Amino acid sequence: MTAFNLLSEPIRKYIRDQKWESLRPIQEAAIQRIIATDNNYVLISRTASGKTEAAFLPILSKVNFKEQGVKVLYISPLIALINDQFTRVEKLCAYLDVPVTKWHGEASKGAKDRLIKAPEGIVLITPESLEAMFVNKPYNIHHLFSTLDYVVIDEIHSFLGSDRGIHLQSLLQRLQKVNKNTFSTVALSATVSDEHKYAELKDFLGDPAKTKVIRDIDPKPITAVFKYFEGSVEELPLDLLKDLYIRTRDRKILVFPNARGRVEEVAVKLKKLSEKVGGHTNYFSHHSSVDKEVREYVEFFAKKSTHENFCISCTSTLELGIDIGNVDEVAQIDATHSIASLIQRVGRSGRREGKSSSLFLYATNQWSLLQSAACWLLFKEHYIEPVSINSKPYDVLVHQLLSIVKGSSGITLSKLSEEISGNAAFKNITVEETIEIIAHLTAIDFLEKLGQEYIIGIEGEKVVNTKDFYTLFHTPVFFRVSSQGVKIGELPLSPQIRTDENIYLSARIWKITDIDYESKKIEVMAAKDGNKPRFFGDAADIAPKIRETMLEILMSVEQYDFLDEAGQEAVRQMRKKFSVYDLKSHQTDRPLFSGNDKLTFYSFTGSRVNRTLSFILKRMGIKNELFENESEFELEFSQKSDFMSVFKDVNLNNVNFDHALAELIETSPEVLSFSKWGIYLPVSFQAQLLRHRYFDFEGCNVFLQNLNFVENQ
DNA sequence: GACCTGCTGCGGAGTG
Repeated sequence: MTAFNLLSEPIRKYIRDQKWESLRPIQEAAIQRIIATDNNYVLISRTASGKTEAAFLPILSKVNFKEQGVKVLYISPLIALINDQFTRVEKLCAYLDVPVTKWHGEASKGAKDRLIKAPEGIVLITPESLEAMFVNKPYNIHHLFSTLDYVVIDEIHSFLGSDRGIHLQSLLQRLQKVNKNTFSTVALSATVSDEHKYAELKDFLGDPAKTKVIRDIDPKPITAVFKYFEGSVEELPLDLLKDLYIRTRDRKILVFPNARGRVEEVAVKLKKLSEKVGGHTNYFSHHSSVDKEVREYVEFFAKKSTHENFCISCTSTLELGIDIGNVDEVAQIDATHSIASLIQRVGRSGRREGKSSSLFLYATNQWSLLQSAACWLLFKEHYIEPVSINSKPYDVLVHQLLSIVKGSSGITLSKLSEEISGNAAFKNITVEETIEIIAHLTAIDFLEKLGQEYIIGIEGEKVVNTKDFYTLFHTPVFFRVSSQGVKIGELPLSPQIRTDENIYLSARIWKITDIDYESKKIEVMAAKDGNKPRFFGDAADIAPKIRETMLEILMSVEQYDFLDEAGQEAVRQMRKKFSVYDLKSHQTDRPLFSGNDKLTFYSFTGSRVNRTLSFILKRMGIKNELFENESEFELEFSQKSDFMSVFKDVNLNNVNFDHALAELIETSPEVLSFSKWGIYLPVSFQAQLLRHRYFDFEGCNVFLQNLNFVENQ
């Protein structure tokens, strides 16, 4: 039987009314399987290939909504995505008379109250709203979500390998526990590495044996053009902006300049160029520090512009599936930090069926060009970096312990540790470890033992009862920027923020007229000229494979026709620089340059291995400075022989890690800043957290074992 | 130089 005939009549009517000529391959496959089995499924296919329908058409055909209670729970990483999907799912559900309810921090309270009065249909929710319900209204979890047939997780790759993902995994396990029957899960994803046969994905859904992957790898025609304009970190080269302007003049285009300050620089300067020659003025910026309403307007403008051109300069805020309609082209300024990110960005253009995507890759320095070219080559090989899973998420455990205790009105130690040991998100954490952490939380008054039961302690109340409790991630404090009551965005307090200073924000130029340190507000007025704003952040980690490919490019003699003349020349220069080494293998051989009074070592490996290596070298008394963008170590040795005699003892077995890590935490506690909840752990567990999340000792060990220094000739 | 993500409950004012 064809997939279409397996669907219920109302759903078939919906499809006929949409005038779809056929079902997409991923939909065909998903319908056949979801209707016939109770397996969990992960649907992998590119953006705008009908994944949402691939999940909902069969689920809506199969589920009996006449029964009491909510039957389908859809979980999304973004509010904006919930709002988009709500419109689509509601239209579909109108054919079945099934109600759909949005449940997130900005959703209507009235609609939530109506659902509580009559729990039914489909609910769209964020992990944090689900967490809030577990903590504050645990009875509502039972009341609303104990009759689930299906859980749908959108954009699951955005959760994979992150603390937020482990959090969600834990919530799903807790949700399953209150359900009368086992619910099935359907997860949707655009980009996931298959290096470990999707083991991380299958684990995530809790039941690997019952979890199947359906993948549609329909390669999309895509052309790339590289353009090299050497420039400074401070400002983009004018020639680059002029070249980019020509791209934006008569197209709908997204530009990804990697950093918020640069996003503003691009938007403001392109708009100025356009104004000068009388071009369109639809230049926008879109990133986390642009006011939410302004961002929504930009998304709305892009979606409704069928004939009007526009240019949105943006960060990863426009990487995920928010519907902004069709875009003709994507421009990337300097290298992406991952292939996964490149795939998402490329997927933003030519979304219309049969239309090919175009990609413009600009680079402003040689190393960035090299990284960009490596990402492009790997992209063409369909490579995606594997996600790194934290097998010992002690910090998420702290958070979930507090959540469980708060959600119960007193819980015994055995019941509490049983909740954790039965939760697959914490399967690699032993009962003894859990009990030790509970004891520590009690010692620091986060928990309190009352008779046989644990409740939230005095210090614990302070964190559990704030709205900041529901997330696993930190949020920095920013000053809100507005002009005469109109909200524009927000900025971090930096030396740059002074009265009379002129800055870019939301693609416009402003003069700061007043700063209110008390209420954290900045008042501005329109101005004619200024500077890009400064934000502070961490650079994302680069995968070892990207760095290896960069070395492979340097060792090769191939002429890449995707590079422009300046790019060809830049690659020639870099190859010349590295031609003094007789490199034979990009996997093991690494250049060691001895010149003046220092040695330079190019490791060409991932950020976490570099970080670990730098740490180990320092522990063993080898002073070094790491330049991550070049994957380069400067070593304080003038003679290679001196260095080698010390280096031969560099071995992971020669370092007492527990001691070294504890000392690191004591001397520089800021290394733990990546973990919001890790600060409440005993020091020995914090050391473990560093070991598994911040460093990569296993990877570094393999790197050292294979390492073959090659000296310049 | 360096990404992103989300948010309860309650009180009080304003609106239909």
